[in-house]
Amino acid sequence: MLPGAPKFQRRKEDRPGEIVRAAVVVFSSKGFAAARLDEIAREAGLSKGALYLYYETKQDLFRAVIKTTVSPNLDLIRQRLDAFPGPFGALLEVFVPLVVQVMTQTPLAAIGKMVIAESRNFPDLARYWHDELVAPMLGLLTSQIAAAQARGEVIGGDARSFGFQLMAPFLLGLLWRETFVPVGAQPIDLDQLARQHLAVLRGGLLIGDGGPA
Amino acid sequence: MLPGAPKFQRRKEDRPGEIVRAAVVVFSSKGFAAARLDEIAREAGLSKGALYLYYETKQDLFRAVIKTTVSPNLDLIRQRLDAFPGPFGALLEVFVPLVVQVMTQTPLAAIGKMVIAESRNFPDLARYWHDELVAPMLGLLTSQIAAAQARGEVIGGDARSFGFQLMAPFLLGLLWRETFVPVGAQPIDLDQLARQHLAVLRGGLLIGDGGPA
DNA sequence: CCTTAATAACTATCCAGTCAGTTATCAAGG
DNA sequence: CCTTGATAACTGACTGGATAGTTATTAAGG
Repeated sequence: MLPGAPKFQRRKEDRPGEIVRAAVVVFSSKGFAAARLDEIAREAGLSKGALYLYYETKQDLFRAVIKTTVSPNLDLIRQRLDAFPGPFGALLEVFVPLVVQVMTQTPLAAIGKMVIAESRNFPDLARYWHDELVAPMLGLLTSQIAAAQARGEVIGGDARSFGFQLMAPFLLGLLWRETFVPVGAQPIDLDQLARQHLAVLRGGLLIGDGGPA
Repeated sequence: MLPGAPKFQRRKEDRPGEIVRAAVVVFSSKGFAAARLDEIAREAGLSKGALYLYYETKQDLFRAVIKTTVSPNLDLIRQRLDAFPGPFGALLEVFVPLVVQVMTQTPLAAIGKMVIAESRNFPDLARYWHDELVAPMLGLLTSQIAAAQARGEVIGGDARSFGFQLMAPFLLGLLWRETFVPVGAQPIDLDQLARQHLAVLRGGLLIGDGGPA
């Protein structure tokens, strides 16, 4: 440090955002329990004590991380899905690549893995994740599927289960990447998985287009 | 305690099994990091110190838990899958219910969730789980699918990706049950999910039987 | 009695959260 | 402009609690 240089600067406005960004980095790479507040503070260029000026507890900070990670992505997907005009087959062609993009381009997957990992120790966080992200997404999907069934575009069966089936390969991809690839597993080509998933859905879920009569 | 009754008994032979059984219970309900050795010892009817006569560390004990949980189930599935005589469609009809059974009747799912959860903190355990259970299973599945493709029973595409697709809904079911149901989510009917999964696979993955020409 | 399974009290360590003190910043007065 | 005093953002050493792993001691059992 240069002599005369100030030891720190007061930047009350910028701190919360910087802290959350640092927390995303550390939480993503360590998980909630193993993330050290000292490390987050260092990453944010602050002392640990200063963290507590902006967030009351570690959980509180994690909640803020989830909020800033979830909201924009949820809004993006909801926007595209909510009042989709075309037939369900066309929606699939849009929706699947969109999910791939969110999974590969945003910290959502890493944070999601962590929520799953820490759900026993911190059920509040899992509940928040479920209520704010998973349940709304699934509801949206379910109602779109039910509508498509009513229009005769999708085979009969429980719409919610079909929603799960639709999402399942992406969840597996997430877990594979976050859990097994780091210990030496061969990576999954998520684009290819999505392409083949679409092919199977076209043939087995949709009616017409070469699927079941 | 009755006067004259011994304070403890020496049962060197039985202890390891009893300790592992107790560890399954506690690890399953708490996760690895949050499981207290004192609690496992109490559950096993021992003092904590005695644990260390049989297992060197907490991780060592967990490794033993994984071993005893994985091996019998892996053998069961391998037995049925390995040299299945019939066509791939028939194999699916056997394999899917078998997976459902293992998922609902054994501690494999709970332990698996934990391995996923703790993979960052204990990569050794994730590696063991991958090498001993996941990779062999996936390999078996992949080779069966590739053979079926060669026989013209399954549509073209990467066999490994199809293997992932096949397993994905079960993984999702596992995670849903272990992560979100405890915080209030509506449970999944795994039997129904499996039934619909089979229906979609019949239509979209298999060739013939109403699927694509 | 003598070996050793088992106990129970102990140590060593780690870290979330606290707090007393420090210093950047700025406004008002000289 | 250059103090100077008030404010509050910030620091960093500390505490309290938790628990994996150790060890001195006891007693089961042949």
